[in-house]
Amino acid sequence: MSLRIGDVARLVGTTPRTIRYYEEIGLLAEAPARPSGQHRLYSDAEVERLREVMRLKDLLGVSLEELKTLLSAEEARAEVRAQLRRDDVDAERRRELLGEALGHLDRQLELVRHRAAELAKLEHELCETRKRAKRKIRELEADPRLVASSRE
Amino acid sequence: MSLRIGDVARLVGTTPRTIRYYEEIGLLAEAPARPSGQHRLYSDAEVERLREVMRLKDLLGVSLEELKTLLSAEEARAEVRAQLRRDDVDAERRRELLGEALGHLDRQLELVRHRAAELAKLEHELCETRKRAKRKIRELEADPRLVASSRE
DNA sequence: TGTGATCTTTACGTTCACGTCAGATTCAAC
DNA sequence: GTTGAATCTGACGTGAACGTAAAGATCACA
Repeated sequence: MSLRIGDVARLVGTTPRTIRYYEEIGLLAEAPARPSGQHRLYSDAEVERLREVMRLKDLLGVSLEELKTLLSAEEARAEVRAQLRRDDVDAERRRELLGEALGHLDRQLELVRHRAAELAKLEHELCETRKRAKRKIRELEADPRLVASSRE
Repeated sequence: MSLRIGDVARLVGTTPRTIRYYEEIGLLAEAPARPSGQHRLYSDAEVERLREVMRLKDLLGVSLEELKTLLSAEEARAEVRAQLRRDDVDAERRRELLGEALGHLDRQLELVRHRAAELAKLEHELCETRKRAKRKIRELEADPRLVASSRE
């Protein structure tokens, strides 16, 4: 149920130092009740959060600072969930929070879609280049003397 | 026809320092005939090469060192083109060069495809989350008292 | 032939994202 | 309650990818 920092690091493929660093810069929340000196303990949810952080860092190629603001979408949604469990918040406030979360989501989506499109373009180009290379090899194997006839 | 380093930097959206740095680490070829002290001059092809470098760096998220080895595919192909223009190279050597280039291309393609797939997955997840958020907002606007009935 | 803008090399500085070390502390297990 | 492994805090170190400053040289143009 509760893992220590070394186990978490092994689980997600990183180091304790990195986890502490992420906490230091506010990318991971620090447990509010932990007295200085005591060992950190992590729930499964926190491990998942870390996995998500590392995944986004890798896929989006943004700085940890940008990533922090991007991930505020999740904080907003967490707050929404928390507020939905209480009855004393008005609908106006709820709409506000949801709208905010939606905005963050849209920013993430835009970033992801743009990169996905660029990558698709690159993949296409690479495939074309590859095709040409393969064709040339086939020509070579069919008849070495025909090589000069196909210009790139 | 020939641009200076400042113009090139403006064209591709970087700085002269970065261009010199890329040359320094061997990511961009240095003109062999330039005496020390004379200004660097760039052809359109070299500008394109720089654009490609920056594009791959951004999209693949690899270090400049990895990028250098990845880009050796282009060098290999350049060498093939050069050798194809001469007649004194045997078919064996040509096949060798083409095969090498093909290997590099395959490595690039694998990298690109993997990242593209990951990004697609992420995009899908974000879309789902977004849908849920929108639905909840619609519910709120239809009837604020129904809010608690839809759990995330 | 000047002259100002741009470029040259050299070298040290900076930011990010951690690595590494030290010395003390905590924890799990015996 | 002791011991050994893991963790804690704090601090300094490091590599990658450039930024920046200095002092002089080169280039485009009048």
